[in-house]
Parts: sequence; structure tokens; C-alpha cells
Amino acid sequence: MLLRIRPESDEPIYEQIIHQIVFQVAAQVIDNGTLLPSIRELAKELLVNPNTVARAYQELERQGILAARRGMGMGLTEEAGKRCRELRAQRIRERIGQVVKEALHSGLEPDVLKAWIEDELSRHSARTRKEKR
Amino acid sequence: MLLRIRPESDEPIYEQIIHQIVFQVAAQVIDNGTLLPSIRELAKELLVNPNTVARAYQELERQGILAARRGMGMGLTEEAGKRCRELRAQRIRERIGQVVKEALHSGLEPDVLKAWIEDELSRHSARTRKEKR
Amino acid sequence: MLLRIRPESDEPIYEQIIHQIVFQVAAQVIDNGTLLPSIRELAKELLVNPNTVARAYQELERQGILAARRGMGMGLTEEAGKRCRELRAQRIRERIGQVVKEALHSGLEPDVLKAWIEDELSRHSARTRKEKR
Amino acid sequence: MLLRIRPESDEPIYEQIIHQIVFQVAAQVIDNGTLLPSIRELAKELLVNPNTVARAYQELERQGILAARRGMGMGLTEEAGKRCRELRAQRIRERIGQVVKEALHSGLEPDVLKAWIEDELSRHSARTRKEKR
DNA sequence: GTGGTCTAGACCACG
DNA sequence: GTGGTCTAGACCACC
Repeated sequence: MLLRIRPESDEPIYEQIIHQIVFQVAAQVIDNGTLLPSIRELAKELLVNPNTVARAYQELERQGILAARRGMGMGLTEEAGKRCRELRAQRIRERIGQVVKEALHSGLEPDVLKAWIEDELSRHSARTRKEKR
Repeated sequence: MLLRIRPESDEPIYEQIIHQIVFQVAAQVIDNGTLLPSIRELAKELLVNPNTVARAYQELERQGILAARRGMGMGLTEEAGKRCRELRAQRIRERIGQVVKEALHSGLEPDVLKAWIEDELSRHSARTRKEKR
Repeated sequence: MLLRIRPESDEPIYEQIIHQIVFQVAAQVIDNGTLLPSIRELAKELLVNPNTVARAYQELERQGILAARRGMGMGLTEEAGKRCRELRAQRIRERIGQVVKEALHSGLEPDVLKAWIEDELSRHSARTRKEKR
Repeated sequence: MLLRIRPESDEPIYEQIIHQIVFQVAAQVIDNGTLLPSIRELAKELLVNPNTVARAYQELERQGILAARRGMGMGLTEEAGKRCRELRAQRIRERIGQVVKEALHSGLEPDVLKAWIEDELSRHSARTRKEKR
């Protein structure tokens, strides 16, 4: 599994793990029904303490995305895809809402805000297109 | 001064104070000549530890927005308006950038992202117009 | 033999096997003369590790419900029916006791508790009648 | 705060803490708005590792019952009472449902089941009355 | 082998 | 002082 952990980030490690898995499942990089790497395995791979991975897995379990299969490891549930897409939508929309609300509330002109958004959109979609080639 | 502190927010209280002041100066809700309330006064008003207000003021001073006026308290500098508008722009653009980057990186279709942004924009600009009446 | 294993349940798989066999013997779905499937056979059928089935059988043997029949596999003992009914009673009464104790201890009104029980009773007995038709 | 931890129980310590707090809030032994003992304090009181208490508090926070008040400790939210009563109802009803379902499914006569329930009800309500005197 | 729980002790930012 | 995160290492039951 390909996860990039930045121990320096503001986002705690266990949340980085959670949200990267959610995003990869949402994007169907990881398929429903797959068995995830074991806690100890992933911990070794990410150079992170097993407890940290366990915490991430547990949270995903609580959200109905992972299910522990006794003695075999943790696997994606059948609703994993659906739930992850929901979570992704929720997370992104919430953050958009916050910025927009704060920006307008701060007296910023809506047109200026729109211009900035356009700006960022084109910058990053350009970058994404590059990576896909 | 009208500041709304949410003690349970992720954003630390002292940062809430900073950014709300910055935004109000940027929006010219607070005018250039204004004298800010004293640390103790504001702390009492916000039900917050004076140290916390002190930290916010100190940071604003460091950024050249506030300046001590001998024996009278803290006042806005001449460049306050300009600096606050810069800071506001920086903060908002940065957050937009983050969301956009993360969203596209997560495999979300750019069109969907745009739709969501439109959605939030119209929701909040509607609300803001209402409040202005 | 019809057993439904849920690998994600809190109840360990080997206990699921035990209690389902006990219940089926108690309900005389499995008759006294019956020969149980071999460990490997049942394991294959349930998609479960043979060790797990072995552990269940072993426990049932220890409780005098199963007995090895020379070269033929495992069969029910003569007291199997009686013992299973005892075990069923014990298990169910114990669990009822726990819930009731906890509920009353938590300050819940006895009348509310009774209402809830009535509710669940009617719901499930309705369902059970349906299935029997 | 009066919590009784049984380290020997099947129920993990952190869950004992959670559910006892939930029950006490539901029963209004603890009132809305109250500030709970700090993690370290409660940990010392219960002779338990602070991490364990932290885990319990965190779960309660996730469920909207507790809210961290920066630098001041954890306090009950306004909806705490409501949520705890919901959780209590959910927990108890779920467990009743399980037992009833399992019992009927195991071929037990509904009348026998009812008799057993009556039995346990009278036993425990007797005991509860005693304690109240 | 697997996950789950717990302890001990460290470090950090915040108030 | 508070909570939040992380590490290290232990023990357990289950498969």
C-alpha cells in the first residue's frame, strides 16, 4: 500500500493514514473486499509505531470501512467504497464551506474570492494533468 | 470590540483573536485610529485568560499591525489596513489551495469540485446578503 | 449442517460453532443419532481454519455432548439433548440477567424496560412465526 | 466522580469508563455543563493509566458528549444528557433484541422465555429497591 | 501469525 | 495546569 507520511505535518500521523486510505478507497485505488496490510507490517513500512497504525485502523473500523477478520487481518467492508466517497465529499465540502464562509464574512468581495478560486483551480488541475501523463 | 470565541474549535483561542482582528481591520470594521481594548478588558469580555489575549496582541505587534501608544494602550499602526488585507489574502488563498490540491489529488473529478464550490458560494453569499440588510 | 459464521462478530468463531450446535441439538434440529461432519469437512464448508472447528468439537466433547465413534467421526452422546437444553437455558438466562441488571442499575425505569422487552418480544416472535410457515 | 472499575471484567477498562459515565449522565447523576475531572486526576483515582482515561474521554468527545475546553479540561456538552439517554436506550434495546432473537431462534418456547425474563426482572428489581433504601 | 488492551514515559501546544 | 500525540514494550485471546 502506498502511503506518504509526513511526520512534520500539522495533521497527526494517524489521521494522515486514515484520510489517505479513505481517499484511495474512494478513488478505487484500493478495491472493496481487499485485505489491508497487517498493523505491524504497515507500521514497519511507514516507520511508525504499531499503536499509531492500530489507532487509524480502529477509527476506520468504527466508521464501517474496515472490519477485523479474526486472526487474518483487517479487510475492507462491502460498503467501504460508498462510505469513503461519502467521507471524502463531506470532508471536502466542509472545508470549502469554511473558507467561503470565512472569506465572505471577512468582507472580501465575492468576485475577488471567485477569482482566487479560479486561480488555484487552474494551477492545481494543471499540475494534476501533468502527473497523469 | 465584537469577537466570537469558540473555546472548542480546533483553532487555538489566541489565533481566533488574531485572525478576527485582522479580518475586521481588513474589512475596515475597525478603523485606523481606533484604540484597542486593554488586555484585561478584552480578556474579561471574552471570558478568556489574559495571557491568551496578551499572546494575540503580541503577535499582532510583531507583525506591525498593533503598536503600543505610551500609556494609552495599543493602537493600530498606519500600515495596519494594508498588512491585514495582505494577511487575509494570504490566509484565504492558502486554504483554498489546500482544499483544491487535496480534492484533485484524491481523484475527485474537477467538474464535481467546481460544482461543490459553486454550491457553497451561492449558499453563503445568499446568507451574507441577508445579514447586510 | 447449517451453521452461519460471522467472522466479524465479537463472539469468537469457535464459540459461534459451539453455541449454534448446542442450540440446534436443543431444538432437535440435529437428532441424537446423527454423525457430525468431520473437522476438515466442516472447516471447508464454513471457510474456517480446521483448528477452529477442532477447538469447538473438543469443547463439546469435554462437555459430554460429542463423543468420538471409533473410526466413524464424532457423534452425539445420549445425554446430548439434555445437556444442550441445560446449556441453552444457562446461556440465555445469564444474558437476560446481565441486561436487566445493567438496565436497572443505570437508573432506567422498570416500566420502560418492560415496555422495551415487550417490544422486542413481539417484533421477533412475529418474525419467527413468519419463518416457520 | 464515582466509577467502579473491575480490571478483571471482560469489558475493557476504557469501555467501562465510557459506559458508566454515559449511564450517570443519562440518570442525571452528573449534570449537563459539568467539568469532568482531568485525565490525570481520574487516572490516579481509578489506579489506571492516563492513556486509558484519555481514550475513554476521546470516545465520548467523538460522540458529542464531552468537549475539550482548551487548558481547562473536558466538560459535558449541552446535548450530553440527550445523547446519553439515546445511547443508553440503544445499548439496552440492542442487547435485549439479541437475546430475544437468539432465544426464539434456538427453538425456545416464547412462554418459557417470558417466564425467565419475569424471573430476572423480579430478582433484580428487588435488589435495586433494597439499595435505594 | 493476527488484532486488542494496557502501561510507562516522553514531548508538544495551549491557557 | 490541561489535553493530544507518539513511542516502546508487554500480555492476551483467537486463528
